[in-house]
Amino acid sequence: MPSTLEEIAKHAGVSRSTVSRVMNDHPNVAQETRARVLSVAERLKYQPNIAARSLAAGRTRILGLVIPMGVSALFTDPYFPLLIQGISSACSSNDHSVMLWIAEPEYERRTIRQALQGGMIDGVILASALMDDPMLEALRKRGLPFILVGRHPTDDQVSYVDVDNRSAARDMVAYLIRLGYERVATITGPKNMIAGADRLHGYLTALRERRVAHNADLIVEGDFTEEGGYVAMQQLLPFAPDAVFAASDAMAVGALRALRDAGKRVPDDIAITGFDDVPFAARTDPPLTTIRQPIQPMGALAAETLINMISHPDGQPHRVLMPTELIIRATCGSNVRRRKAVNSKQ
Amino acid sequence: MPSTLEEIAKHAGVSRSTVSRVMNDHPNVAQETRARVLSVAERLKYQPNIAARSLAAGRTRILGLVIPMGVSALFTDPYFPLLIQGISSACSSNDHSVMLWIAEPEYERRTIRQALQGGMIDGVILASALMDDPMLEALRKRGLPFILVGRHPTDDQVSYVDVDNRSAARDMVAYLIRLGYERVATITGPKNMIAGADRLHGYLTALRERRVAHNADLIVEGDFTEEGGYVAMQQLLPFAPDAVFAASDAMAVGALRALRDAGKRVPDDIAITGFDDVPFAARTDPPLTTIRQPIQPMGALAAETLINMISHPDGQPHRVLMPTELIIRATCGSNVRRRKAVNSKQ
DNA sequence: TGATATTATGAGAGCGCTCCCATACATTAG
DNA sequence: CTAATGTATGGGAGCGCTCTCATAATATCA
Repeated sequence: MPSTLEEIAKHAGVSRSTVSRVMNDHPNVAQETRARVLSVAERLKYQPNIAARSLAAGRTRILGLVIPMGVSALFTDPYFPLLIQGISSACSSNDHSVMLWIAEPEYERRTIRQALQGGMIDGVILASALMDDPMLEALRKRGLPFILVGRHPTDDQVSYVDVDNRSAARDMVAYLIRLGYERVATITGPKNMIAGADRLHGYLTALRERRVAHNADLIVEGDFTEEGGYVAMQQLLPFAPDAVFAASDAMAVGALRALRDAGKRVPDDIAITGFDDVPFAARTDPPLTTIRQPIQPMGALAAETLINMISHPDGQPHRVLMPTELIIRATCGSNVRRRKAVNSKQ
Repeated sequence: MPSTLEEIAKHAGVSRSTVSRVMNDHPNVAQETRARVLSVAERLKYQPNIAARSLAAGRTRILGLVIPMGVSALFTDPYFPLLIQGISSACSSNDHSVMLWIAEPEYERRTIRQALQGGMIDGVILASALMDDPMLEALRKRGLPFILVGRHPTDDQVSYVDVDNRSAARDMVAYLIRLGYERVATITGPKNMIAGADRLHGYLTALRERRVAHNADLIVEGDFTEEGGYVAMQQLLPFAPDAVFAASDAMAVGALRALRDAGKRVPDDIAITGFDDVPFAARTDPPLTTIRQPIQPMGALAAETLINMISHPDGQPHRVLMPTELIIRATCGSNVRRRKAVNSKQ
């Protein structure tokens, strides 16, 4: 059933080499020959055998996508599906395929190694690697092109695509301060994840720029989950923040729930903001002010960059931070009026 | 860097054939020879070249996972991540890899075709295909082994793994009736998805078995999303159901929101149940009674079954329905007391 | 003990493709 | 007009592996 180059060649009255040239868009083929070959190929439904092509060319046109699954919390929101969609669609456009590994610790050893070493893959996209991921070192040793989704904090030789978490967080907190909030707290992500660290950094920068004294009581570590946000909000409550910047929507939702349980009204008593703009953020009660990140484009860019690195291995690291968008909904009003009301009560 | 069979052979003082036998666990190799070859392979960090192996053996040990992306609604909940995790881990255990395609209509044509035809793949897992997916026909024509996640309603020659949606829905509705609810409504999934149809079927079966008259006003079609659930609940409200079986947790959450907006209390005024047991279901207000499905095991089973079909192509379709679990939380109480209270008021 | 089966190994032919090189012919330059 | 350059094609080696077949060595049986 699956026809070969040789067959096409015979039917078209040319050599295998010529057919190969046609299939690979080489320049030196006569117009007429090319047309004839193409029509035969079409007729016989020719599809090049990938394995043979890979073996001969030393390139598979397959990208590996590795998702370390220590962070199963991330599977709660649509981050990975969107990222995968972006990667997948960019690959398709560039005539590549995606191979997927959910890197549970045990498998990391066997199958992935095998695939990487076995030349099954031309490059790797490493999604949300932990800062000290051993896979990084393995990849570098192997000399395989790779790119991170999520920047690497220390190693400036590694390529990555990330969202500009610092700026985004800074803008959000600056926005809260501009609204008149004076005790802006934050629920951070886990310390060992760079996104969490960067968002905290942005929070601190905003405070500094606005000359607001920074208060350790108003910073509580969360874990990006709803439950974590709930607990963190409870810890925050005694310190009477008037606004809370949660480093993820999931945590913001948890905070909202804690507030409801504590009988606080949002945004009248306290403002809440999130990060991510997951679909559900538009339907919380009240709808959540948050930051939208271009997850899908980021995935696409990662794939495109990697493909580019594979074809032009100049060794230069590619590093990109993508911009975010502040989505204003209903979880924070102007605080000025409220403060007046509070004052007049006294 | 990447060593070859030939090298190992030279170092071990045997022929390429013998090394190949050792690497593939063929029986007829002397103990001592095997040990020697293995130690050399280990020392030189030998990894077989996948492309070469595939070309020669005509098998790639790669499974394709195709996810049709018309149903982007499904990307909202963690269904696919879990499914992928199950598939990926089963593949790893069986020394296979997973290639992923998000089948947006345009790509379906190009890359996937290429991969399937190009022999890049030994078999395909087709996740939540629509009933009339053209890919089905293409796969069959190509003679490539494949398996569906989600049963096929009409074609009994195709292999699939699914959850027993009918039984699960029937059990849930029977449970509601047993609790004393008398006007049990349902918010269904979209008609063209078999899971939706099956859950409706289960609902109807339960009514019939309990000899409850079936009322068309109490059946509203949703689309598996939160928003759809909200709208459907609003449509249901005038017909005064005392319990609602939503065919997905997302829709149940939407229904909950509609109820809150309408000033109804759950479960005092009305009971709500969902389907899926997404993580968030445990943290709705009140926590949602729902049905848990073994998504990850289902993915794993699909992969294992497919691998089995590839090695033993007997042509027999494999069909499995996996059991679900009723998770009782707080969105439906006993209705007996409530009815008494209502009656005494009159 | 000779015939037969079993086990251990090597030789070699591909799998279907890419890519380098050789060739043939057409074009241009000196 | 000869030499150099460019264009279109074919030939063939070889990518690293699997697998059949041949061969040699050893074990089994009447």
